[in-house]
Parts: sequence; structure tokens; C-alpha cells
Amino acid sequence: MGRKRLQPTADGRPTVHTVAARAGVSIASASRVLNGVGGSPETVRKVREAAAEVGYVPNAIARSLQSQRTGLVALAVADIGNPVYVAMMRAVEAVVAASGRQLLVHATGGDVAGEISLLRRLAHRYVDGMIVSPIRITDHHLEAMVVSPVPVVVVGQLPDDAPVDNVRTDSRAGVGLAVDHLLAAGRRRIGFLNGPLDTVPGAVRDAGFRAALASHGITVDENLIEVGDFQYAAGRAAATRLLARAEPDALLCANDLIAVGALHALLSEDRRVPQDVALVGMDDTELAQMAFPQLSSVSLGSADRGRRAAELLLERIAEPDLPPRRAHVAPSLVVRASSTPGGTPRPAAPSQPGDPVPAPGRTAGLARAAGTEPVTAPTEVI
Amino acid sequence: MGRKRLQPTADGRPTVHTVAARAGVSIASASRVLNGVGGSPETVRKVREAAAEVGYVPNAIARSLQSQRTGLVALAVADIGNPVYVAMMRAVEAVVAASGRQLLVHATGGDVAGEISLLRRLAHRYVDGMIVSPIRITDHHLEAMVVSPVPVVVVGQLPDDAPVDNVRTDSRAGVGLAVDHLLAAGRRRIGFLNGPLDTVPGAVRDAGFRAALASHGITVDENLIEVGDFQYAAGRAAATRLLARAEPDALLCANDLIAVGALHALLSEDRRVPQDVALVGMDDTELAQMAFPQLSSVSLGSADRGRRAAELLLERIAEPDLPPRRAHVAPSLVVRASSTPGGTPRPAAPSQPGDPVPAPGRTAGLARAAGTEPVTAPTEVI
DNA sequence: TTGTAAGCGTTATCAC
DNA sequence: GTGATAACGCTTACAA
Repeated sequence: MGRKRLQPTADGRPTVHTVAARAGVSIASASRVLNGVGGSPETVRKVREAAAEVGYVPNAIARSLQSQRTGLVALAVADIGNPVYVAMMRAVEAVVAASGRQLLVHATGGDVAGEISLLRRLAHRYVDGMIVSPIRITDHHLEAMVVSPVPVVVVGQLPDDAPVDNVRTDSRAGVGLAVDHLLAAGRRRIGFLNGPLDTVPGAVRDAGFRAALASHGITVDENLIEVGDFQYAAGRAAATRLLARAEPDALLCANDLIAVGALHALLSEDRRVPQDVALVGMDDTELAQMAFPQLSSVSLGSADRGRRAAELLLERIAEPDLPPRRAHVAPSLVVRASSTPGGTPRPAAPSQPGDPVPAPGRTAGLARAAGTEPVTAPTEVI
Repeated sequence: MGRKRLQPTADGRPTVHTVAARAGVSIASASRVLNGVGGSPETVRKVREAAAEVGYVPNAIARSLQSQRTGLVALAVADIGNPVYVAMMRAVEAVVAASGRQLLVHATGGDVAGEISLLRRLAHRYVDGMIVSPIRITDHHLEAMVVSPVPVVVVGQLPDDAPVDNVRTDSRAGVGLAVDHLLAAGRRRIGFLNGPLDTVPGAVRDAGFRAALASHGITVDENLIEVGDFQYAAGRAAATRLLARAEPDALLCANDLIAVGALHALLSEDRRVPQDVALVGMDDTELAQMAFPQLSSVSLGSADRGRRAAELLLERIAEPDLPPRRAHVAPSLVVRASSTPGGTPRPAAPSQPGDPVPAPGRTAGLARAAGTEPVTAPTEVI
């Protein structure tokens, strides 16, 4: 560098200097007018005119360097193709956009190393804050979050003493809702298709399943449990394996992708759903409504969690010294055709076109009067 | 400001100054070492040591201000929940990440005004470039793109003389592939479920459908055409309307979401797919494989288009003075159970867990020998 | 190789 | 109200 050129930028675009010169005022005055603070009517006019003439647009980077904020917020999820994250993303986007910021989406692929390096990169301060929903969580994650100069909010389970903002749901209880429902419907041999046990969701669901059966005095039959991945193909394969060695009358799936996979495994073996095998998914994504028959699913309030996470993040950005907070979203069960006794019902009426909110079926809330609509799951902050 | 404080940053984080002071060298030397250019072995050691001790991380914003690049690339799509965009997003992400950049995803909701303001905001230079896939395209779009100081690549149809990098597919021909296939299978009353005609994809598909029928000497029966939205619920509703007034033996749908909606409309009226009504979708998304029976679908190479768009963008970022380029991705038809004569076949074997690439069925390429795998659709740049 | 200093484009301070 | 100028944190020409 070292060349003197204070007028337009290198590529010829106007800067405050350009505008100021053209308006015949100092850059300070120009800047003030451009930001709507101060300036005599005459100055305002001249600057506005000059700016319009040259097509001035402020450089967001220079502004960020000065203001120490970028107006960007990041969301890191494992699988951008999983509808549960799409729902979360939409909710986050809405809150973030409403605050005038923009959302940066990272797809981590569930890769631990990648996630950690992402967290560490926060130190570069390219975003004002980050929401992360890790499916595995290590000490490195925690350390990177604590050390990070920009606020982080975690969606998902976290050690109780972790000094990080956190919004969670009780997926363990969610599994319990599904088990209760299936048992109440008279099912006795409930199969369980889970994701990897070394992930947080996988481990919690496994514990929840065993606890739920135990609470009903039922011994766990390991033959009825299959572990695969949180994906359609893996779910289908897992269901096929399970069906080859056991005779379940119900299948509980750790998410909706697995459930749709299981549905197709069942259909391709000519098992009727729900007559022969009842099916319940988790996450209550759009997929659950787009399956045929429509899937009962445990709602973990992903949109709500996203919304709360975004709110917590924005609050912390505004007030960095807040103590760590924790928000809860209660799970609920949305019952649809796939687990409704009495034949294959017709699919429910289509919801509003473009409506991102699941059309509710019957709902069995956790701490909620039966029949209450799961419009907005209650959230509370401890 | 105006306060002299050249050591750490306002919130106490180390800067080059901190490192330089600690290492006992000038900030220039510190910067050089940190960037791996120059420096005597002794200096390098001292600076590295100092940087590690204070936990120095460069400020990306300051760096951007200097380098005039942010390392961010944006992708703007209408509906982040539509699997076709998910596929595109993944492909873009891969290319972008490989270049060491990060991807910023905007969900425009198909809102024209929002899209244009997004394009205009590019002038703020917060990203190094943008890929946009508008479903409606106006003169304002074009003007904003031409005026934009940062490169824009459009995925989708564009006026031929628009001086903008562009990757497109021939969805008109794609519709033709589907019509040919259905006619060859002996279907004669082909219904068509389209999206809005005032969108580019909707208009092109409509033209394609009519042209394809005409080329076979078939007169269009307007009763067999329904227009809704590019969504599941709308597709289902449209199919229901169409079935109420006509008796199609095949249904061609403008995308896979509509097709899944139509599938459920058919199933809920006890029509067998494909025996009574053959079904073909478009976009060949994951949804097509996740439906039961699996959906035949016209692949428009969304992943490929995303990849090409990202490549074009990166090339232009590197070389801004390139003439406008245009890349093509050929459509192909992936035939699956939903349009295969001879009963409801079992769904195909599950693809690799986590495999983002659709498991190919039989393929009828456009300019390709029959039976060739649609591994990577051929792309050519004019 | 090293240090000095200019400059990226903006906002904020402080005298006038 | 206005203008000169420092500062945000970094890179880099240029001279030593």
C-alpha cells in the first residue's frame, strides 16, 4: 500500500470521502448525515444528494471493524437435510432476521473435530454469536465454548455445571410418552430403532426406552433393539434386520427419518401399519405428515427450541454478563394414523399450503391437560 | 474513541500489538510471522511463542477490511425445506468449503422484494459472491445483479442477453422425458400438477408439457391440468381436485413435493400406484426414494447445478473480468416403481447410509446412451 | 530481515 | 453544527 488515494475505493466505488468531497463537507459531517445523527438541514441535503448521485453504499466490513459487531449469527447443525434441523433453522432465522441480523448456516456432518474447529474459529469474531446443536459433545466442545469471545448457545443436553446458555428438551420423557401410548394401545412387543449410542440423543433415547419399559415392569428384550444411524436408509436396514429375528407389534424410532425407513421396510414385507405393527417416530417433522400412513411422532419442539435458542443468544449479545441460563421445551406426543388402532385411516386433511407448523393430531402432553393443542410448547427459564 | 491504547483490544483480547510487544518485535514482524511470510528463525520462534502464550487469534474483520474479501459466499434459495435446495446447498457447500470459504444461506421464501433487497445489499460487500436461484425473476433482479460490485451466479433460466453467470438445465426437455416415458408405457390420459405459472419453473414446465403432448399429436385436455404451489399440501389438494373431475391414468408433477402429495391423494382414494395411475415427479430429490412406492422423477441435476454454480462463482471471484458464462446440466429421467408397469414392486434396496447421492434407478438420459448411469450429468460451458 | 508508517472505510472524540 | 484526527486490527510498501 502506502499510496495516497483517499477518494473512491480501489475498485472505483464511492466511500465517505467521495461523498464528503462531492458535498463539500468533511467526512465527519458526511458520516453523521449518513447515519442520521446531527447535521444542519443544508448539510443534510448536500450530503444526501451527493450520496445518491454517486450511489454510495456503506462498507459493512469497515463498519464492523469499528462497531465490533458483524450482524451475523451462525447456526451449526449436523445434518442440513434432516427436516428437524430445517424446522429449527426456520425458527432461528425468523428471530434472527427480526433483529436485523443475518443467519449463517454451518453443516457439520456431526464431525466432532470439525465442530470444535468451528467453535474455535469463533475467536476470529466473524459472527456475533452462534447456536450449536451437537450430537456428540466432548470436553473440547465445552472448553471452546467457554473460551469463546462470542456467545454460544447450545441446543441439546449439556453437563449440568456447564456455564453455557442452553435450551433442551426432555427426550427421555418423550420416549416415555411414546412407550406409554403404545402400551396403552395394547402393544406388548415394542421394538426400538435407535441411532448411535455414542451420540447424546442416542444415549438418552436408549436410557429412556429402558426406563419406560422398566416403569411398566417389562423386561427389555435385546432382540427388539436395533442401533443404526439417524438416517432413512439406516433406519430401513435396521428395521429389516430386526424383523428378520423378532416379531414386534410396534416399532419406536429415534427420529422420523428412521421411522420412514422402518415404514418402508414393513410395507415391503407386507406388514400392515398400524394393524400388524404400530409405528412411532420422533421429532415430529414434516416428514411425519408426508408419510403414508401419517406417522405418530414425539414432538421435541424443535421449532420452539430454535426460537428460544435464538432469543437467548440475542439477549446475551445485548448483555454479555448475564449468568448462564437454561430453557426447557416440553416434549409431547402427536398421534396419527401409524399407531392408531382400528385400521389404516385415511390421511388427515392437508394443512395450509406452505404452513410450516405441523397440523396437530391428537396430542398427549407431558405436563399438560389431555387434548390441549401443542401450539406452542411451554418453555421456562430456570 | 481517541484514547491511546495499542495493546489488547477493548474486551481484553490480544492483537498483533500484544504479540509483538511480548515477543519484543515490531507489529510488522509479528504480522509477517503470523502469516508465514519471512522472519528469521529467532523471530519466528519468539513470535510464535508469544502468540501461543496469549492465545492470539487474528481478527477476521480487520483482515477483511485490508484484503477486501470476507471469505464468505452466500446462497439464496426460496425454500430451505425443499429437498431440492438441500441437495443444491450440500453441493455448493462442498465446493465452497474446499476453497476455504464459508457458506451463508438465505431463505428468501420466494419473496421478490426480499430477494431484490438481498441482491442490493451485496453492495455492502459482506460476502465475496452470491449464488441465487430465484423462482421469479424481474428487471429489478437483473439490474441489481448487473450493478452489484460482488459477483452473482444465477441458477435457473435467465434472459439470453443477461450479462450474468448462469447455470441452467432444460426442464422443458425434462418434462418431455417424463411424457415420453409415460406414453411409451401406454398411458394416455396424463394429468399435470404444476406450480404457479407466474414463476419461471412453473411457466417453463407448463410450456414443456404442452409441447411434449403436441409433439405426439395429442390435444391438451385442460381438465387434466391443475395449478397449485410447489408444496406437499398444495400438491395433495391439487391432485384431489383433479381426481374429482377427471380420470387420469398418469400424473406428472412439477416437483417431488407435489408428487408425494399426489401420491397420498391417490392412496387415500384407493387408487393403486402405478397400476391405476402412474406417477412421476421432478427434481429427483431424496423424497422420491423415501416415498412408497418409490417415485420416478425427472432429475434436473440440482446437485450438479449447485456444484457448477459454485465453481463459476469461485472462478469469477478469482478473475472478475471474465466474460459472462453459461453452464448447462442435462436433465434425465430416473424410473422407479411409481411408473413401472407390472404391479407394485418392492422398494429398491436402501442406499448407503448417509449417502447424499440418489441411488439410481433405470435412467433415460437426454443425450446419453440408454442405461448409462446418471452418476454425474454432463455439463458443458458455452 | 526488520521497523516505520500508510492505508483499508468507517465511526467517534474533541476542540472550535 | 462542523472539521481534523484518532482509532478499530490488520497487512504491506518502503527504507533502513
